[in-house]
Parts: sequence; structure tokens; C-alpha cells
Amino acid sequence: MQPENQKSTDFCFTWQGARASLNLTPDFVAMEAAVTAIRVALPVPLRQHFDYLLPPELEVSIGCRVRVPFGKRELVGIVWQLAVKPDVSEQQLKPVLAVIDQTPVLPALLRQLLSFAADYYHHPLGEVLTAALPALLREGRPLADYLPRAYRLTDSGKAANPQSFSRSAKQAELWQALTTQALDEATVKSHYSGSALKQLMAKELVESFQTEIAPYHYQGLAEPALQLTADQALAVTAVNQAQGSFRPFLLEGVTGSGKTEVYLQLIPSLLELGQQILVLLPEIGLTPQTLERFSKRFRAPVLVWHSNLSDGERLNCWLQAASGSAAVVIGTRSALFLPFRKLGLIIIDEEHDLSLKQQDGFRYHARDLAIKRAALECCPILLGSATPSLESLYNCQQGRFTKLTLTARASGQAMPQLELVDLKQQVLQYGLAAQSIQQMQQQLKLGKQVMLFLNRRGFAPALSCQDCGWLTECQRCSAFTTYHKHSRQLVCHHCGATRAVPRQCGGCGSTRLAPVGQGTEQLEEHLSVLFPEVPVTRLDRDSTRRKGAFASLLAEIQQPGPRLILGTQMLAKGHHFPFVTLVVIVDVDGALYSADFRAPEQLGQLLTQVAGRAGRGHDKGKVLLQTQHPEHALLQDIMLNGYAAFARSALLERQQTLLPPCQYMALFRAEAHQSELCQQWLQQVASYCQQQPQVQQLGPLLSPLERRAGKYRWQLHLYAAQRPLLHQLLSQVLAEVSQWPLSRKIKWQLDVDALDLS
DNA sequence: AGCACGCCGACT
DNA sequence: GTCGGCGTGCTC
Repeated sequence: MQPENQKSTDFCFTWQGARASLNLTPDFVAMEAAVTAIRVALPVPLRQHFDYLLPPELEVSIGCRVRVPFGKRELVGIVWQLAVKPDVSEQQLKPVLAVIDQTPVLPALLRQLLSFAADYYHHPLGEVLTAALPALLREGRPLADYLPRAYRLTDSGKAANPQSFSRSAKQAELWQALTTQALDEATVKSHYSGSALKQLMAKELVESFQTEIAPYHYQGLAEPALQLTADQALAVTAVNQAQGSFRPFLLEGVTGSGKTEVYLQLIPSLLELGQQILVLLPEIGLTPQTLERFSKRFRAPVLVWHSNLSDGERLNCWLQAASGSAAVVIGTRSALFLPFRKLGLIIIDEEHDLSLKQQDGFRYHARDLAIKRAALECCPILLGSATPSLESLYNCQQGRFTKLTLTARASGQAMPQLELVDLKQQVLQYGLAAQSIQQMQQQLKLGKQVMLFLNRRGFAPALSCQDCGWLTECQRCSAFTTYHKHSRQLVCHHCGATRAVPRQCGGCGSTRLAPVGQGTEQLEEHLSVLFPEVPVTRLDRDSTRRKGAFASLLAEIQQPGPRLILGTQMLAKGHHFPFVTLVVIVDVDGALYSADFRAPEQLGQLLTQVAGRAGRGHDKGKVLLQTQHPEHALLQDIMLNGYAAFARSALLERQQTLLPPCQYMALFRAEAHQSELCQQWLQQVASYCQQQPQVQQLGPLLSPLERRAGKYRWQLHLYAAQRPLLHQLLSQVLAEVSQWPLSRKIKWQLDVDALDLS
């Protein structure tokens, strides 16, 4: 253990050091060592341990909540270790105030997972804990307060004379019901009367008692399973054979190949055994449709978990996972930390999706931690995607994952045909090539739907002065402000700042301001000019902001008949558009020449995912890629060979250029109003890291978006061939960093396995 | 992160 | 004279 608080007292020493320098006798050491404390994980963002004395009258086990004094306040923490040699002198230890739980709220396995996560991401345990515990449990009320209660007659209630309720029909009715059986709160409220209950309880005729949440009881399939293709059947068998042991699988299957049916058919045999299944999805938008498919199939409770749940709903799901009454939980990232009673399988759908990695605070990757969890649980884990991440493909290559492939679309339908549309030397009409318009026309005439993908919301990416070329910029970011015509505002998509559209150029005062470039809002306007007869549905963050808007727009799309569907990123993810036969990707060029080494991979995934939206109904689909660079190797590769081959060559390139996933990486970020402070601080980190020549450095560099919300942003990349080497260095440098005065003047963070380099 | 302490500017 | 600005330090 490192001495962490040297300046706090002159007499501070390490235990090893004490023996050496003071030459203590063995007896004295034994006496001193007898001072033990308990180590408590506290919800504070500090990379330190906090130890407390346990008063002799209190008893506690690991994983239970305790109330402790902390500075001038009181906190609820989790007992992490018993009988530790404290980091600090005995006098500095304060006693635990109260023990909240008799049985642990965090079982051993989950504590192991959280400890691992805190170590791996070099993030304070307290914050990791905060991410994993429902808010209500962090407040410190006893668990019993939240457990379901039921109501029964007291002895005097049983002896009561029915005549005595003659003046209250409601009370009589409830009393009558309670003579045969106890009732839970929900039943009383829905079938009887809550106020009658209150009155009976006041008369001490009825009492409440705590009930257990019972494990679920599986009652078989609610609908027949679909007939599997040969590929699907192989995948199901492979994963089933791994039951009860840790084994990671990657299920690569093109859109429409029936990955979900594979997931569904893995579940019954686990339900027979009373085990639980966790299904992780990248975002909330996908939970309703997945929930529907899962809960329709099984006569067993299927629950959801996502960030839109209320605290109460969240705790309920948590309790049901813990008690085993939830059979399947479908959730986003943090569902990974639910305290399942017996987890039998983890499924991660769209495992390549970047939103599986948390992008602020505790920057964990749900996929990677889920693999750790599966290892701890000794259960198989299945990662599914039409466009697997290079990380997972690399793991397959290294023999760490078993790869399962679904080659054909389950419906037997052909994959959509990809076609490049060369925009060079073309007169475009509203950003669309004549060829695109003509094909759109053709499909619409046939009564089909056409989807247009444009990854830029708003009306135009900027306003420009037609006299001097001045562009509207955000005052706090190094970025242009998007023109939103409908709301008559300029919006910065990086910091969210909005302002009114200026009448005059900020450079020369001219009033001739015009939008440059095209966003979804503009394209929508143009489409209704080009195709006045055809309804247009726009799906982007602006059009779906209103609660329920997303669902109603999706419902619109599910209706047959000609329609233009237009949208951003949002369209790429997992939704089913049965009548779309043509997809037009309006502008693929943005990502072709990016500085981010992951940009090609992400573009490849996006193109393939968007293309997968075409022709999922009965008709064969077609995809048009509009580009100024039809000769670009990346586009050619995807066009001719498909994602799998593209990914193979991309992975080879990463191997040659020593980049992740073939190397381990971590990224330090620094942010401050003064650019130099960031650079200086990162330089300090870099200098310290030089002691480990096996770890390569890149930077300090200005981030691609160099100023955001008024702050300058820098980064330092670290790469290493061996993970332990990198992580040891990170631990060392973090111990230093906390002592640098400069660390207080800037905002800094460490991002292990960073995905977003912006 | 909170919360306190501490030392300088405009105000009931 | 004080209210309150945010720099600095500390939390077992």
C-alpha cells in the first residue's frame, strides 16, 4: 500500500517503513497491527481509501451499507473490506455511525466486477459505485422500506363481527376478502379501497407484513418459435453447449439474418433452469421493440432498464433482478451492474455501437465489462452485430472469441445492391444527382418508400456572407453554427448555444447572408418541392425531441404507400422499415478524410447499417451512395467486398500501424480556458511517462474540436503492446498527478480505450 | 464532489 | 461596516 497522505502528518510512515527505520520489536509490531478498521467505499470522486473504526456493539458484513461521518457531512458508503490495516494513524479514524443493512446490497461477484472496473478504468471506486447503485439505495433508507408489503387480518380482525362494518360497504368488502387470504398493496388499491385499508389498519383489525419477492416461475413459450436456418441452428447449438461456462461468442449476421431469433431461442433452456438473461442494447430507442418481441415469446417476466426509468422503477427492476423474479432484463449500458441472482447468459446486440461506451465521467465500455462479468458469472456471452467492431473481430482472430456467422437473410431475400453515384461534373438539384432523383421517382411511382440519409441536422451547417465569405461561428467553440430555419436560430451543435439569426454580416456589414451546405431540415423542404405529392417524414433529434414523437413518426413509416423518409444517424439503428426499397446516402464524403483512425471503420459500419434498412420487406432493395470520390479505396472496398472483407483489411492495417485493437491505448484529456495550461499539464504527464519507453506517446495535441464551450482542449495518447505495462504506468502517473498544483487549475480526465478522439 | 475557510470588491 | 465572489484545502 502506498503512503497517500504524507503531508497530512509529520509522523506518517508506511508499515514496511516503520519496521525498518524505527527497528520496532516484533511484539510492538503485533500490537500495532492489531489496530484494524473497515474500509468503506464512499460516493466521492477521490482516488483514496477511507477507513473507519467499527464500534464493538456494531456488526457488519462486506457489501452492506453503513452511515459514516465524512468531513462535516454524513455519507452512506459500502463496506468494502473488513479488518484492514488503516492507511492513516489510529487517531484519524472516525467510528461508523450506523449499519444500515444486515445482508449485503452488493454481492461478492458484483463487488469484484466494480473493483475490476475501478482498476481497469483507473476511476475512483466511489464514482463507479454511484454508477452501479440505484439512487434510492444511495440514500440510506433500509431496504425493507422498499420491499413489497401485504396485508392480513390481525387476531382481533379475524374475530371481528361482520355486522360491525354495516356502515361501510368498502371496509366490509375488504375485510371479507382478507378472511380468505392476504392481499398485496397493488391488489388492494386496484380491486378494493385504499382508504378502507387505512381505516381497518387504524382499528388494528388489519396489519401489514413484509413479503418476499419470489423467483420467477417459467410457464413455457407463449408463441411458437420460428423455424431456424441452418446457420441460426448452428449458432444456437454452439451457445447452448457453453451453458454454465464462460465463453464469449461473436455472432456476425447481416441485417435481416435473424440475430434476434437466435437470441430468443437461446433463452428457453435457461428459463427451464431458473436462470436469468441480460440483454444489453446501445440505446433506449431500441428497447420498446425488443421488449415486445421478448415478452411476446415467453411466459416469464421480461423487464426493461434504461436511463428514463424513475428512481422507483429502477429500484423495482434492481430488486427483481436480485430476487430472481426477473427472468430477462433488457437494458442499456448500466443494466450490466444489476445484481442478478443467477445469470445464465449475456447478450449484447449491436456490439459495435459506440454508445455502449459511456462518454463522460466513468468512461466504461459496457461490452468489455460484460465480458468480465460473464467470466465472473461463469456464463456464456453473445455479442451480435451486422458490422462487428474491429475489437471483437480481433478477439476472434486471437482465439479469444468464437465466431458464429449468419450468411443469408432469414427470409431468403437478397442483400440490397450498392451503387456509387459520382457527383463530379454533375448539376445537382438540391444536393441530389439526376440519377438519384430519377430512381426515387421510379420507386415512389411503384408505391414504395425511399429513405434518405443525411448525417447533418438543421437547415444548413452555416450561414455565409455572399460579399466577403464570412461564416457564422460559435463564440465559444471552434465550430460553425448550424442555421435552423424553422426556429429562426443559429445553434451550435457542440455546446448547444443558440442565438438569433443576424441581419448583417459580422465582417463587412452586408445583408446578403445565405445558407451554405445542406441539412435535414433543408432537404425536407426541397423534397416536398421535388415530390409535391409524396408525404415526407423527417427523423432527427429536432423532429423527435417531443416526448412520444419518435414512436409516432415510426408508426407513420410502418404504414404502406409511397413516402419519403429522411433522417440522420438515428435511421441507421435497428429499426424495421418494411416498405423501403431505395436508400439514398446523400453525402458520404464527410468521413472519408478524417484524422480519426477509426473514421473508416465507423463509416463502413454506418453505410452497411443504413443499407440494411433497404428491402427488408418483400422487395429487393437498392442503395445509392452519392460521393465526390467514387474512386476512394474505402468506398470501393465496401461496395465490392462488403463489410466483412473491409473489416479484415482494416484490421490488417491497424496491425501494421500499431493501433488499437492491436495495441492497448489510453488517452489523457485536459480542458481549460487557457490553452497553455492544458498543454503544460499534459507535457508534465508525458514527461513522467517517458520513464516507460515501452509506452509510446502521441501529443500533447490540440483536440480536433480545439475549443468547446469556451474551453481549450488538448489530449495525450498513450499506446502499448502490453496492457500491464500501460496500466502500471497509468497507476503511477495518477498517483503523481494528484500532487501537482497545476492539476487543480484545469479539468483533466483519463479515458482508457478511448473511442471518441474529438 | 461538497463544504469550509479566507481574503478582496460593491452595497443593503 | 457586511454580503458574497471564487481560490485553496480537506475529507478516514
